[in-house]
Amino acid sequence: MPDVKHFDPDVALDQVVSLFWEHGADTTGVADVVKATGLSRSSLYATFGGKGQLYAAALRRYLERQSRPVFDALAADERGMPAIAGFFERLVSARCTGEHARWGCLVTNAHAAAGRELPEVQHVLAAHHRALRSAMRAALEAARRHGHLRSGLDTEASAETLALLAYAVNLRSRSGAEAAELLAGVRAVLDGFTDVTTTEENR
Amino acid sequence: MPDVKHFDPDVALDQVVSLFWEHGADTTGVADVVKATGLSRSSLYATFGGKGQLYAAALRRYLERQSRPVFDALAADERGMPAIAGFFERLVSARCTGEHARWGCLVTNAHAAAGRELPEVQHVLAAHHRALRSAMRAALEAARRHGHLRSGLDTEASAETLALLAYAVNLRSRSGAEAAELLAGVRAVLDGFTDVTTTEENR
DNA sequence: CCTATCTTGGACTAGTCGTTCCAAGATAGG
DNA sequence: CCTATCTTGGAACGACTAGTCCAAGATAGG
Repeated sequence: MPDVKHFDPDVALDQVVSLFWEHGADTTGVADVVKATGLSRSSLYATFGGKGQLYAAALRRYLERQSRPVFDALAADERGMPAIAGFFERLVSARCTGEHARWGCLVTNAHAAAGRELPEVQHVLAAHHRALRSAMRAALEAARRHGHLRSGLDTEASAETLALLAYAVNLRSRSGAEAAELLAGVRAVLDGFTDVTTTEENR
Repeated sequence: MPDVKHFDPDVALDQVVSLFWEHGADTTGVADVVKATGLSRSSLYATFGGKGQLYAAALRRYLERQSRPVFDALAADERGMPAIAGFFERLVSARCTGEHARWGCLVTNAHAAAGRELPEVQHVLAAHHRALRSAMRAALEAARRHGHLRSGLDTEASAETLALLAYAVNLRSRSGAEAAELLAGVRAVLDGFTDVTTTEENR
């Protein structure tokens, strides 16, 4: 058997995700990737292909490692409205403070960036949206079972609303929006979705 | 008096706005600007300065010529909820069909693009957000005077919500989101804000 | 140990980036 | 018409871009 890779493609891809996530894919050059990963250009191109494929791979990785676990936890959370409120509180907190403060979301950022028309990228954006919205729908259905929801509320449309709201939090937080401002905007939506007769215990 | 400009800086800047708006500022080179405007590099740099200043000028121009008139009309509209619903219907329509379909919003796109940390750019983003939210607040206050609003609704927080929603529509539409999907998401929020006892006449 | 086969470092290419510069051209007051 | 002053076209700049290529190095089956 011939030579084998002298590095772990998995950890390299994680480093690339961080690079593209923080600084934007457009403004990150292959030279930056080489410096950050410690790989040579040869290994990089042999393993991932060109920059476009590397970007698509980073998007897929972000969706699976960053987004998916959170979406799955939300979808499995049976608490109803408190689960949704908790999701947004954690989201705002992660976007405004800590290690990834002001980085936004790699997938959200991809909506405005170049390469959004590439089939591979479009597929990830669509998959991300489906996963986010269906997690929201599941959480809303749990809320409905608890009687938390206003009567006549359209679950499908409301799930879309909450997904849109998450994108907006990701976007605005990247440009320095204050956490309190974002949380107030989220709270107003959740209040509008909540059954007025059983509001108290869900705050 | 010496020589005067052989072109109109105003129409040139409008052409630059279109370029940055459609294709993104990061991926649009000075060569593209030269080609689109017909100007020479000399005239461009003498009139607007470097690419960064040109981008900032384009952002300001977009805010004043594209956003501001719509925001002002919304703020002055006394109809209440129908005014807000109309704003979003026109927004979704403009983002998904017609001349600027799938272009998104230049200011919204700027949130994810490079140069968002430049003071001049940040100032435009902040001004845009203030203008959008205060127009939403004015429209909500009109809605309150008409008795359209749910009792206990926080006008300031709800204005922030509607602003966030507009950003999300701009962002998602750029990546091909369907108009019906976006409208449903908007409708769910407006329904949540509306007084249930006087819902019928506002649809 | 040998060798076929893959990986690696890094030089290299062709093109593009934003920016500068200057001679030639245009303008309008005197 | 003359000339001071600005504008304009376009050549040129160094730095950077994504991507290619090959000799040297590493690996593990035979």
